[in-house]
Amino acid sequence: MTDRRRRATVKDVAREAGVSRGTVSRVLNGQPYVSAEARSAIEAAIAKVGFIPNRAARSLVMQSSQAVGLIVHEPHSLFVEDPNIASILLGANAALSEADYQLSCLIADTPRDVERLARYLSGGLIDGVIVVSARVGDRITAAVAELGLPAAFVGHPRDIGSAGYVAIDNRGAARAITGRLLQTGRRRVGMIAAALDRDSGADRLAGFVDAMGSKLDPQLIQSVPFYSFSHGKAGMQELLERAPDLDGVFASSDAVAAGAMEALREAGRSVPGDVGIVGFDDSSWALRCDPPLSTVHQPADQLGRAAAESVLAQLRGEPISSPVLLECPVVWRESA
Amino acid sequence: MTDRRRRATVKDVAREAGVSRGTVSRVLNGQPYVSAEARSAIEAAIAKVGFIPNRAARSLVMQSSQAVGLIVHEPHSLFVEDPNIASILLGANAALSEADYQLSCLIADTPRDVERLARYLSGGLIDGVIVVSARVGDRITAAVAELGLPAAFVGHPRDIGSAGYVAIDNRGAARAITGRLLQTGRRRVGMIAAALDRDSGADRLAGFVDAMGSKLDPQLIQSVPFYSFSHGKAGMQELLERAPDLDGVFASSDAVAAGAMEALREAGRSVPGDVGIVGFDDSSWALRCDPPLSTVHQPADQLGRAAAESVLAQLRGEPISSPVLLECPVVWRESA
DNA sequence: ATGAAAGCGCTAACAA
DNA sequence: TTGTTAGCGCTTTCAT
Repeated sequence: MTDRRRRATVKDVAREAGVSRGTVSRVLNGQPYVSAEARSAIEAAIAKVGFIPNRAARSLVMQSSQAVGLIVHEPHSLFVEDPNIASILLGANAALSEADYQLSCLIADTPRDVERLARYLSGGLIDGVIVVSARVGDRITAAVAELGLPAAFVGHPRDIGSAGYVAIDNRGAARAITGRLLQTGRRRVGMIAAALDRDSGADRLAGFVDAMGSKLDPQLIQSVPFYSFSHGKAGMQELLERAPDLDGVFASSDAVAAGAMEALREAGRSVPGDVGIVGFDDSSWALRCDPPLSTVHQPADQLGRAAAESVLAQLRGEPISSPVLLECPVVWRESA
Repeated sequence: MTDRRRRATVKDVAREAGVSRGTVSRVLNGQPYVSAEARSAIEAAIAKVGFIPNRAARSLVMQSSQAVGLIVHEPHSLFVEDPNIASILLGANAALSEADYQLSCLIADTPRDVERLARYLSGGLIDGVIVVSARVGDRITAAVAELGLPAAFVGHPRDIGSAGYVAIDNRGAARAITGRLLQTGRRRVGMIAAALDRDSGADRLAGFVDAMGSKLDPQLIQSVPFYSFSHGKAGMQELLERAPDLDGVFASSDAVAAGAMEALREAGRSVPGDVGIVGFDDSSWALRCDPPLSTVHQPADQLGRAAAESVLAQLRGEPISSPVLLECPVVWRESA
């Protein structure tokens, strides 16, 4: 324990102001029935003794902490690379801040983290949670459900039960951008599908299939495990080998698209001359590609905001709102 | 308040196990002097009633919460773009996790956030803090100091008082990479210096000046406000206008370097043929540049880890350790 | 409008 | 080894 000098308590304030602790508490919480004199005496006393309310004590009695957790459950590397997470965080923070809630971002990196986190969540120091990128069978998801903690998920794994979630319309957006790619006159269009174990990955593939309709050639779908540059590159190489006549590609993320463009360049194909390529995310990769990437814009901060608002509503006792599906506009640039 | 069913307390466990609350508390905290029978009865009871300790209550009596905050006080956009922050976070989390502390990442985006945060920190729900990218005159810094919270800063603004800090050796690294650039035979070497109001920015400039020695031409130093692509581009354009004969550039971050390379390309200069360029950070920008950027690698996760260890040591009652300065190796690639 | 007192769930000092 | 008891700092009836 550090040798911090003892902090003033309501008791000190009460003594200093010559009133009871109950009255002090009343002014602290902005409750009515406090005389003007008492109020000003107390305010003066608070300033004088440097009183700062102890939140642990308040949480204990109120059974609430005015804090909401945002759990990021990503494999190490993705967290570092994924620019959407920071935007989600910022969006959630903005909404919570307006409601005077504190956002606490909690990260689950190792199994040990997950266990500690599960205990932490049950400890009453967090009133609700936003869960980013949960996966099926997630221990955190189970803990949240078991605790009955107000929660909102960003993305929608299948087993989150009745919890609220907000997501982007991955399928619709994939359909839209594939459709536009087709309209540029491409005849042999393939897809590098990543992360099929995640709802986002599976839905993007579904949207692609929707858009291709009867023109779909399953040979032109290459699946890779993660949304990454290197998997994109490898996926493209596979695809080129199988279908040298391919003239269009939908990459399931910008990073994947960037990798694919590298493979294309190495194979001597020009973009968008020989092959048109589109991505997904509108992340910083998109503008750094050469030529700049046509892609789907993700309103990541809106996702964070919507998730926070869902939690806030539950905290107010409102029923869990129906899922929010956010639109993602297609951003047309030069890669297709 | 949500209609969560009442949670079991130590009292319920005690009743179920036929012992007193004191004994329950002892097994909860792994203390000695508990009979084997009592222990197993209690463990069974805990499982049976589904007891989960209330951390607010525990924090209240222990005056500690086993949680450490990591405060990110960055302007909005930088947080999204800066890959180092995520690495710092992960490094800090790893160290804290080993000591069974919960990391809570708190973000300060608006003045309102800052105020709420200052209150939150004083509330006793956080035992110590790691502060990332504090700036001079920072309200958060003042609050931390005033509270006497165990703290460690990442970076070293001038006014953090006696608090511990960990930082990279910006000056030494800047000197080293400028030196290597000079060794490639460049004669007219300039610098795009960013964020001179931050210690990192100022120190990188100082290192450049060190390395240039008498060859320094102040005309070849262009200062820009932020570490960003667009400022890098603008800075390079300025520089080219003032010194068309320039053949080497030290950009104070990879993002700045990427912007500078774009300006160079537009001006028809080849890299590294006409001008050699080096950056700083070894962020994802570096590999995406064409050609890949020679730069300085920042051990961001180590920074996080060291900061966490400093806080942990203070929590154990050890005196504040002397500042930690981490070495940054130069990564030599193809841009110079 | 205010004070007294009970109690949130837990730990720790003291008895036994 | 264990039970009892007194708080931790705050809010909230219930009287007054």
